[in-house]
Amino acid sequence: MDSKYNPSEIEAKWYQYWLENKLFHSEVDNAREPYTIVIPPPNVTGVLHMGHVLNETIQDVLVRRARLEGKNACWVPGTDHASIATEAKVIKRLKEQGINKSDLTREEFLKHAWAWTDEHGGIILKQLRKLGCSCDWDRTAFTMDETRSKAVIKVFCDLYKKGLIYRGLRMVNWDPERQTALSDEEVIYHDEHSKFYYLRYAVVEEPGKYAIVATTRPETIFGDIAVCINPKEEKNQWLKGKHVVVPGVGRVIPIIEDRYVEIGFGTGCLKVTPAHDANDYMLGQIHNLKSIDIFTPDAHLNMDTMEEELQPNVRKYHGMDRFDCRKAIVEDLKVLNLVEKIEDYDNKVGYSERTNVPIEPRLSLQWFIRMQHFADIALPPVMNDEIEFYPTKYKNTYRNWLENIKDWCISRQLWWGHRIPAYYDAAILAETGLENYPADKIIVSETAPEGNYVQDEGALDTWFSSWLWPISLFDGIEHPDNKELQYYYPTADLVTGPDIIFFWVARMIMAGYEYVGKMPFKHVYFTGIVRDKLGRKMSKSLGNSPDPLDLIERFGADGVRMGILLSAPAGNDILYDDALCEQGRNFCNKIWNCFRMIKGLEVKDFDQPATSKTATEWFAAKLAEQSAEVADLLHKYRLSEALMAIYKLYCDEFSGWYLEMVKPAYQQPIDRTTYERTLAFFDEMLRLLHPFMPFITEELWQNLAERKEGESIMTSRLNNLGGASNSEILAQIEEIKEIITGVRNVRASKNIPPKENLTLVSPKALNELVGKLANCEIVISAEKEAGSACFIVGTTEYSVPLDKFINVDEELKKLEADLAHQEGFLRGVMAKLNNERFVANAKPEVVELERKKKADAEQRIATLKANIAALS
RNA sequence: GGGCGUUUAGCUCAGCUGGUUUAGAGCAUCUGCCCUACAAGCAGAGGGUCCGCGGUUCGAAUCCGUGAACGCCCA
Repeated sequence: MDSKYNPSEIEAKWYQYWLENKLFHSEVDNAREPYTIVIPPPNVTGVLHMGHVLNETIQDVLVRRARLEGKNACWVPGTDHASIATEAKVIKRLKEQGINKSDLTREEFLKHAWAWTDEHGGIILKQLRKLGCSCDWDRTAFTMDETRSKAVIKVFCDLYKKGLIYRGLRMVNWDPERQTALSDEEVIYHDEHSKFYYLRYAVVEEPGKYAIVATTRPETIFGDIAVCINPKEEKNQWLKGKHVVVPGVGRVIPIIEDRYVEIGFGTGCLKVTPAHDANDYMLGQIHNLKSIDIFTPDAHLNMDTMEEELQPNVRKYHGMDRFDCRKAIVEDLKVLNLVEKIEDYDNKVGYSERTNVPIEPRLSLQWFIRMQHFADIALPPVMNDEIEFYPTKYKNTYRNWLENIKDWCISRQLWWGHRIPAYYDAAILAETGLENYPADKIIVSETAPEGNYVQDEGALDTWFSSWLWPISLFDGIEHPDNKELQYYYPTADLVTGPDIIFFWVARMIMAGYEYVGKMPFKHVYFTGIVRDKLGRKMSKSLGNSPDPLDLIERFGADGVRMGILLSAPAGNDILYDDALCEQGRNFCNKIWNCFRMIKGLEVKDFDQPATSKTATEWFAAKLAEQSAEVADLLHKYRLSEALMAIYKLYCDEFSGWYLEMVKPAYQQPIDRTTYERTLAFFDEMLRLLHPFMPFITEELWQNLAERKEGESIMTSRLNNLGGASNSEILAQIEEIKEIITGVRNVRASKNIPPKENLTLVSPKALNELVGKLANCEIVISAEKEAGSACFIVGTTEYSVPLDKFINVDEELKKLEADLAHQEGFLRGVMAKLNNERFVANAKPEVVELERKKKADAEQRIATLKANIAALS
C-alpha cells in the first residue's frame, strides 16, 4: 500500500459500483421510514460552482446519514428551465449565427431552445456525480418534462377557477432588455449616486412665476400629467387650483393636492407621471388622471403618443434611449433657463436580476396570483415551528415578507417556459383588442378549446413550476392519491440559500398546503453564501471562484467536501480558502495511514496485555461518547461541528492515543483480541465518517474485511460498539494522558530524545500505559530525588529524576511562575468565598465547588513552595 | 427610512436559559524531531481589556440600556 492516498481512481471505481448496484435508488417500502430530500433544481444549462458544492454536499451528508440509520433515503435530482436565463443564452447563440429572435416563429424558436437544452442540459448533474452525490438518478426530473408541465398547467387552471389568478393592467417591473415583466422579487436595488434636477414649471395664472419640481428622472416629463402638492404645506398654498406648463414640452397640467406628498421633502412639488412610476400611478388612479406612455418596450422614447400640438416641441427626442434623453432634455432646458439647479443625490435604482439593466416601471397587462390567501396558509406553520428553519433568524425575514405580501406577477413575455393556458375568441379579440377583451370571455383550460381561439402569448414565471417541485416530483398534482406521494411527502429536509427564501421556499410552503394540505418539508436548512477569503462574493467577473472539478482533481472529492463543510456553520457565510480543502486532503491521508498501520500488523493468538485491555475498554467508551455527540450535532444541523468531532476522534483519540496504546513493540505481533476490537472500532468510525467522505470510507471499509458483491458501507448500519459511554474510564484515561504529557513536556524542555528511557516517580500506582507511551520506568515512592523535574496533575505531584539535565535557575523560574499563577487563582476563589453574600446566595453546589478549588489550589501551592525551598 | 443579525486568539468559528480549576477548537505561527502507519507527519509552545461605555447581580463573554463598526432583508 502506498503511503499516500490517491483519490481519483478510487472515486471513479466506487461511484460506478454504487450506480451498478443501484444503491442510490429508492422504492416505496412501507416497512421502513422514508427520508426524502428534493434537490433545489439548478438551471438546466448551468455549471457547477462553489455554492452548489456547499449545498449538494450538505444534502448528501444528510441523505447518507439517514441511510446509515436505516431509513429509506430518497434524494430526487433535477433541473429547472430558467426561463429568462436560458432564453437569453439561446438568443445570444442565434445572434452569433445571424438569426434574430423576431425573425422566428414561436415554434422555430422553441426548437432551438430544446436543442440548446439537450446539448447543455444535465452537465451539472453529471458534475454532481464527481462530488459523490447519492441522488436517485432514475428519478431525474426537469421542470419542463411532461409530468411537471402538466402539473403547472393544471394548477394554473385550478387557481383561475378558484379566483386566485387574475389578469389585469398593472404597473409592473419591466425589463427593457429582455422585454418582459418581472416579479417584485426579481428586482435588485442598488445604491446610486445620481442627481436631483430642479425644473421650473411656469405658472399659467401668474406669468413670470414658477413652480419648482425636483426629479431624478427628467426624461419622464413627457408623461407629466399633473403637479401634486400637499394641502398642508404652507409655502405652496399659492399654487392651489392653478396650472403649470411642463418645461420644454408645453403641456398645460393642473396642480392637484394630496397628502401623499411628503412635507419638507424637496420643493414640495411632485411631478405626476402615472405611466412611469408606481406611486404616480396610484395618485393617477385616485385623481382620475389619464396616463401617457412615452417609452417603447425597449425603453426608447416614443413621441407618437404625444398630443399633436406638442409634436414640434418633442419630435427630436423620438427614438432616443432613456438615458441619452435624460442628458439631452437637461441640456435643452438649461438653454431655456428652465433648470433651477442640480444637486447630488443618493437613491436606490432597481435592476433586473437576470439582465442587470435598470427596471422600467411599466403599465402592462399581466397575470397575477392573489397572494393574501397563500400568505394566510403559509405563515402559521413556520411561526409555530411545525416547519423548522435553521437558523431560526430567518423566521423573522419570512414573517416580514408574508405580512407585507403583494400579488405575484406570474406572466412573462417569453417563449421558453410553460405557455399560459388562456384562450381568446378570435372574433371578439379582433374587435376589442387584448386590453379590452372581456374577462368573462377568457377560456382557461388544460386543453385548447374547439373553434377559432388564440392562445395567450405569455409564458409562466419559472418559479411557478418550482413551487410545485416537492409535489410534482412525485406526480402529486395529477394523481394526489398515488402511493409515492403518500410515502415520500412531506419531505424531511430542504437545503437552500437564504437568497431564495421568498422566490422558492415560501412559495413551496404555499403550494404544499394548497395542494396536498401538508407542509412540503419539515426542516429548512439555510446555507451561507460562499465568498472568497477576502469576503467577496464569488463571481465570474471577479474571477475569484475556483472550478470545483479542478479542486476535486487536486484534493479529491472527499477533501473538497471536508473543506467546504468545515467552515460552514448554518447560515454563516463561508470564506472559502484552498487551505480548507488541503486540510481535507491531509485528513484523508491520515485515515489512509491508520488503515495501513492496522492492516500491517502481524496477528498471533496470545493473552491480551493489560494495557491493551484498558485501551480497548477506554476507546469503546470514547467512541460511544463521540458517536452520541455526532448524532446530537447532526440533529441540530451543526454539520461542521459534527465533522470536527469526527476529525478529532480520528486524529487525536484514535491515532494519537489509542493506536499508540495498543501498538506492539517493533516487529512484534499483536494479540487477536485487541486486533479484532481495533478492526471493529475502525469499521464503526468509517461508518461515522462515511456521510462526509463517502469515497475513502468505502474503499477502506471494503478492504477491512471480506465483503459480498454488492455490499457497501452505504447500506450498512450505524451501531454503537461498547454500549453506553463509561465516564469512569474516560476520566481515568484523561488523567493518564495528562501524566504522559507531563513527562513529554519534561523531555521537550530538556531536549531529551524520545528514545532515552526515563524514570517517573509517582506517589501512587500508575497504569503501565504511562510507561509505554512516555517511555519511562515507573517508581512508586512518596519521596522525590533532588535534581528532579516536577509536574502536578490534579493535586498529585510527579517527578522525573534527571540530575545531569537539571538547570536550577531555569527550574526555579518555572516553579515561581507556576506559583504566581496558582496564587492568583486562589485569590480569585477566596474573593468569592470571603464574600458573605456569595456564600449566602449562590447555589450550594457552586459554593462547594469553590471550596474544592480552594483546597486543591492550596495543596498545589504547598507542593510548589516545598519544591522551591528544596532547590534554593 | 423600517427590520434582522454579527462583533471572542493572526484567520474562521464554538461558548444554550449567568457560576465547569481565573475563556475553548481547527487552521496559521514558533521550537524540537525522518522515533519504520502517516513530514499531506509526530512531540511541545506561545497567542485574547470576549467592540466601547453605563447598568442589574454575591458573580457578566453570557442579561438590560446605549454608542460604534460591519453584513443581510424590505421599502
